[in-house]
Amino acid sequence: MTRRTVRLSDVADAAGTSAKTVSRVVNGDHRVSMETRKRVQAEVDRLGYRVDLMARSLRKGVDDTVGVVVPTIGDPFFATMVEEIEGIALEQNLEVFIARGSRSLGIEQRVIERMLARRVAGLIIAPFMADFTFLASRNTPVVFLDRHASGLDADVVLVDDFAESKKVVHHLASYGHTRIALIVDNLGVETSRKRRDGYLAAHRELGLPIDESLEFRECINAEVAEARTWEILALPETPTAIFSTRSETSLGVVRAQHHGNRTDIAIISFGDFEAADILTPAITVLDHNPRILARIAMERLVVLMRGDEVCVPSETIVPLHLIERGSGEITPPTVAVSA
Amino acid sequence: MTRRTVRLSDVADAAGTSAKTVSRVVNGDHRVSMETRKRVQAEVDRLGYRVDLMARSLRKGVDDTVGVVVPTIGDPFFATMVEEIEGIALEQNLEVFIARGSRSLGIEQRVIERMLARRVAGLIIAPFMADFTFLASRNTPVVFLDRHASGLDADVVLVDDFAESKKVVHHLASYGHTRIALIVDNLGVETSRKRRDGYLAAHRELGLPIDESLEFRECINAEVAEARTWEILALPETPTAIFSTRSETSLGVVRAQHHGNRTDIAIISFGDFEAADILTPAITVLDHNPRILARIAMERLVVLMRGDEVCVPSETIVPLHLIERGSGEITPPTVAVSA
DNA sequence: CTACCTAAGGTCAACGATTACCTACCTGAA
DNA sequence: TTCAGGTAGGTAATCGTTGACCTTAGGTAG
Repeated sequence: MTRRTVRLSDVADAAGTSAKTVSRVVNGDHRVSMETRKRVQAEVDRLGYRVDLMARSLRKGVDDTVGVVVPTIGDPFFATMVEEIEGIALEQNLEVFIARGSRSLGIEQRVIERMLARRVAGLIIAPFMADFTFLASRNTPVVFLDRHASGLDADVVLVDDFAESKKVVHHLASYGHTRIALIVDNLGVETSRKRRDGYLAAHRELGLPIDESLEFRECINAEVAEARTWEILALPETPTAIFSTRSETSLGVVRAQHHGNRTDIAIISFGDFEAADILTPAITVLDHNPRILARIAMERLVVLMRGDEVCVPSETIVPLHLIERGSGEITPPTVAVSA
Repeated sequence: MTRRTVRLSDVADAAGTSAKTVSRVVNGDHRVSMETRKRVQAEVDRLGYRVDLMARSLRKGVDDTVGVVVPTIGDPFFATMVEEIEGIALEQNLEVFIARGSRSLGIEQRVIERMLARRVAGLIIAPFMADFTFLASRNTPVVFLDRHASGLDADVVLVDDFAESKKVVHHLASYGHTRIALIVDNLGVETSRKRRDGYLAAHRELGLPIDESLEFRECINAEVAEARTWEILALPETPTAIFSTRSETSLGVVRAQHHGNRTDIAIISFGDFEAADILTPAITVLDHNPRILARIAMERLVVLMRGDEVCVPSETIVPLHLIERGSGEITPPTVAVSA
């Protein structure tokens, strides 16, 4: 059973030719006559030969793999992203390495170093917190997804967190809201920081008072967001709307709203989530679609990996649409719609 | 910038020793004096040497990687599974390959063959439809997750789909339901088949009539399930309960129920999903937890990969709990609760 | 003083495929 | 007739690391 691996030279012996010729047949090189090709192919099939990709990659200096690093894999947003990347990778005959970057400090660098040690052909990184200076000396193509990365000037595909967040606040304000709570993750994360900046900027543009007690930071997951929302509901003067800056946290907010019977408070989520359209009221969201981002990033990476064109790092911004489903169009009590 | 890779021999030259000694230092072999070790380590750090994992794996014959094949990556159930696997893999210093198995016919075999060509140290497979006979001649450790696999006698970690499904129908029946619709995927998938078998068996045990028109097959995703549910709602004699055999399809069912204002129909989902607890009514689910399954599977795989014990393939069955949230405890109209 | 052992380190080949570079042979044009 | 050029195929070196095996110096027991 445990028969030794079939090597190129085994096939060559069987076919009465050289290893190089077999290699040519296997790789579709044209310098082989029809006759020889057939004979070799027959032996390949008979012996069940498969290239040893380790050997090939060692010789070639790169491995036909892409490394994907995301903050969390379980999060539907990133899971969908990974699925899309894997699909495109398969078409390109690339294997996909996956790693999570948000476990602990320094973990991103560690998992990326390991991928580099494997000579991945390219990297797609949805950065968490690391500084990527260490990548600068390497010449592995990198595309950043969803967020800018510090320390490395590379391609990046993302959305305009600042402008999109402003849009959300303007939307809520147009329905008469002036007290809007903010649910946001750690501000060390670029996306979180920019979304908060957008929230603040919109307030200034609209001349709305900024109440710092309505800003809830460190909402790192649905549980924390839920707990913060309970605090919000217990406030003497409840805000009339909530802006949740991530779909994961939105789930926590909505959970508290439902369990606390406070679905009268408006909510808009940065990022769609499953069931958002069937809740009562249905949730208004900014449609932050991971597939589109992933597709653009992979297409870019494939170009970089081919390396035939000299590329200047580019930044692609994907515009988002606000899907109005109801929860973002609730008017505050005793206030008429102003616009 | 693009400086050539630092090799073992480069470090050796710099430290005035042999490549083998450097290798010993890097790998923590004891046959090196403290003095030499320090000198070598200093050069390793100075030159920024990293092992070339391709070369090492070629030499060793196996690569420190596990291949993970799941039907879909984006599905939160499998995404969470992958996240758990990746976490354990990192602890064990293993890299994770990810691939989707449900794209098209034969794709599972293809992606697995590719992983084998990379000499993965082990495989975790949540099988879709393939026959795995082709794996029998290899001696790569394999653990199947969530479903049995045909053609290969290997370890498997799963739930008792048959018994758990019976439990669901018994639960609904105890609330007086006699017309229970079934939302099920393609019956070629083992889990789907068994869940349906459990549904039928429970009917027989309870002496309930089996109405084939209430069985909706080929519900491969939320969209199809939603469409089928609209059909259900349009039926002259509507069923009073729905058993959705996958969390993904449950979302579709619930969507139709909500949009069609028919949340009076009971529903139980095989598998929990986000927001299931905040819908109105909240959804009763069988808590099919992917992390537990993944953890057991990985622990098993690690043992197999170490290979120190001769192992007989084992089957681990994880019991599930029914989380009663309301939607499964609705009584049918004009029927009193019987138990 | 011999025989044997251990520690520290080195040599060489091999893992399997590919690249760079040859060798024949044949064709056709000058 | 000769030489350029293409076709079919082979040879040897190499990618970077490690396993099997060897060497040397010194220590220790008998």
